[in-house]
Amino acid sequence: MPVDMNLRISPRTVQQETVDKLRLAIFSGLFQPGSRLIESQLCTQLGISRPSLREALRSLEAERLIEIVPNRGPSIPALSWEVATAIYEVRELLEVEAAGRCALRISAERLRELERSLSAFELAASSNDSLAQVTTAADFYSIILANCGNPVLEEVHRGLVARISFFRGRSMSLDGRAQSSLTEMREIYEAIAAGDEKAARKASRQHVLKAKAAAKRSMDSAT
Amino acid sequence: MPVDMNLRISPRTVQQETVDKLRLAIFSGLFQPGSRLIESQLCTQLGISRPSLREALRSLEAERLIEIVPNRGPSIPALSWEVATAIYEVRELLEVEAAGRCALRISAERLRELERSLSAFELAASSNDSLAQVTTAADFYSIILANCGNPVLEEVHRGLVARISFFRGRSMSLDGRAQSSLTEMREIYEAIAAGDEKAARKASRQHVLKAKAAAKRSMDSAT
DNA sequence: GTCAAGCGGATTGTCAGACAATCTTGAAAT
DNA sequence: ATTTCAAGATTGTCTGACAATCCGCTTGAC
Repeated sequence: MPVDMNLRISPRTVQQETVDKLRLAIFSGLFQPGSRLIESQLCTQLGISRPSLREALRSLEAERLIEIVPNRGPSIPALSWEVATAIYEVRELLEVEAAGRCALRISAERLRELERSLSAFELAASSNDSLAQVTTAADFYSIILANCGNPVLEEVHRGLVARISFFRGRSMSLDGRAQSSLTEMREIYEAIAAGDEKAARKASRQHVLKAKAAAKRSMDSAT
Repeated sequence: MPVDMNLRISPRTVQQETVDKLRLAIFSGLFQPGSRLIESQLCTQLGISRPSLREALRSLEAERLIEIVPNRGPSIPALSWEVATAIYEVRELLEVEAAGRCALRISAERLRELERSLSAFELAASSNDSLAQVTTAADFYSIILANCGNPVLEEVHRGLVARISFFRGRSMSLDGRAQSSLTEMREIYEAIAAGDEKAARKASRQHVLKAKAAAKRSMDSAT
């Protein structure tokens, strides 16, 4: 009997790889908000055909990472502060709930994982690598969302966070934001570790509110 | 000066129409859960080309209305009760929040609209037209979500409700469900009309919980 | 000089056809 | 009954094409 029974890696299609590449490109801010994406350019850059690219673009459109206007084609939407506020509000709703549930149900093993990710963020926070800060912080939330016992909550949250990725790099590099973020996240961790639902909810709410405020500051200070 | 200035209807593309048609077909239960969708068949039935169809399918995949497995193609996902529960829980979170906000901020004009939609549901509830019941009830929620002041909340909610459309027809035709639904909705309406946030939240939560219970009953009674 | 009309290039929307890779099904063999 | 294998069906992807639409620029009228 083969060793890798049932572990078959589902073959990665061109479209999936393309979606991942483009998503990453968008996250890393490679495209300016408002700028148009030219299909033929992307095709040659990615080395794929137009139908494949267009399928990938439709996926990204449904995720709201790009906009496609008929006869104008795809572009990076400019995120207004109004919409960003709306996203932060829903994110608060979801993340607070997830933290509360997590406090009640996380396993010891996963809790250690959460602790490790907090340490990773601590390390990143003391450096000046804002990319590392963003990714380690994202890992921390991911673990909480993955252990709240509701996969839909997790999925919706991931979609929302993706849409405000634009801000996260900027606000993390604000003066002292990484350090205060660390304090807030540690509070969340402590509450979850203690199995204190109410405290976890409170700390989580506080964290999202401060993240929102930081995002606003970073937006105002930018042009 | 032309009369219709600025009212330009953005041209509907084949892909948009296809997405709408397929979405409607899925809502109306035309496809059995678990059944596969054959691209070539759909192309001839819809009278479109395969690239256009595949773009539409990618959009629906991102909405989680269909699944696309590499080398197996698109199919209607079988909604497990586990996932359905998760959806109802998040829906509760969102809908309660929306009802509460709506109570605080809805305009008099929109309130009358809400009242009219309640009347429409009342009429449908006394009939046996379960399709009319579902659509009028959906209108009622839509108005609440559209007036909660958070477009993202509305958007996410719509996506979730779409995924459980499968249940809504079934549970509405349960014995007495339409009537008790009417009572619950009337309570929500009264609370919003009175501007009572707390009551609106409570009534809304009650309503979602009962809808979930009804869905579970309808699922158990089915095979 | 300013503004409108119109022209041309660029880009998208959509289609047709093709072919290899993969899955599924059913028959054959043990 | 179970396994093996081959034929058919289906998907993943590409190439090439063409009409419709949009955008910028020139041109011409006032």
